[in-house]
Amino acid sequence: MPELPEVETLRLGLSELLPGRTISTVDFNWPKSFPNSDGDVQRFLIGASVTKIRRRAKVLIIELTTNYSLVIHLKMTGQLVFSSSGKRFGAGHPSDSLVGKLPDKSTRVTLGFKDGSYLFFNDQRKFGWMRLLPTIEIMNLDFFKKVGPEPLSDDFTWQMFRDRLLRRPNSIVKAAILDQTVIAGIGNIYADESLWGAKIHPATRVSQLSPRDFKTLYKELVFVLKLAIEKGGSSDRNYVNAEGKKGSYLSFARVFRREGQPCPRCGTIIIKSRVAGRGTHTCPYCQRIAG
DNA sequence: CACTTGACCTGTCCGC
DNA sequence: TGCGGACAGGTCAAGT
Repeated sequence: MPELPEVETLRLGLSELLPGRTISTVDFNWPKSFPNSDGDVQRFLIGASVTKIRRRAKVLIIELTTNYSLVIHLKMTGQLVFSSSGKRFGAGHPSDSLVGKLPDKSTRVTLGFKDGSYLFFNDQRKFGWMRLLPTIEIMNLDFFKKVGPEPLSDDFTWQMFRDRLLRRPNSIVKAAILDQTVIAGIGNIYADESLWGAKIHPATRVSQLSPRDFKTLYKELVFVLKLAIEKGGSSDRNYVNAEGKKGSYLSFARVFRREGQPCPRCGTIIIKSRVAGRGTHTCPYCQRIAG
């Protein structure tokens, strides 16, 4: 699921909801979702208050007053949903929200706060994880040492994008932009959407891209990521925001999940194939392999 | 080195 | 209806 725009939407939502709240209970409904969830972890969590929510790539970081942080990766089906009114308080919540229906059978971790509110970590497929680390150690994790630049940061330029891609000249471009060490936060949806926008076939070798291709793909990536954040992300199946509601990017999507429909640019029927081991959506007319 | 496959899991959808 | 297989937003490790 969650790619950069979904995790960023969650960060924005949780930033309005969590800071200042103090953890009072912790339930590990599925211990494997919280590696090393032993008694010590609970002791380190209870009594800690949330100070700030950060994001790096697709990882969310909830900073606590104790100089520890919760580090969370939602992988394919993870959800973080806040409820101000406790558990399963169905009445009074909008029907399009998960709040009020939680916890449920895919709830893996439940954090309770002193004021009676809760944060539920749900994850149908159990690939996601949450763990507690000293805040100063987070950036020493292998993942953070290797991860590439944030595509929406001010100092990320098209030349930087080109140079990082060119480190893998023999890779196909879709695999290269999905590689988190090349650039942070891109996943299958926004890879397909930006490649369509740049009129580049996903299986094109990086070495075959023109200077103009790099520049256009860079612009399209930044464009779709910003648009997706405005739309509250994409809810293909499971994704919901901190209030348990779906994002609306997919109603604006040009190719993703639109196989069999006309290309918005030329009218050719969008096809779905497999590229870089992933389901891939393209316009066979607009996106032809160069070289 | 780069690519593919399999693993980690549950659930849904499609064809027979 | 039931059953088997393919597939789903992500990352790892291992094999070719």
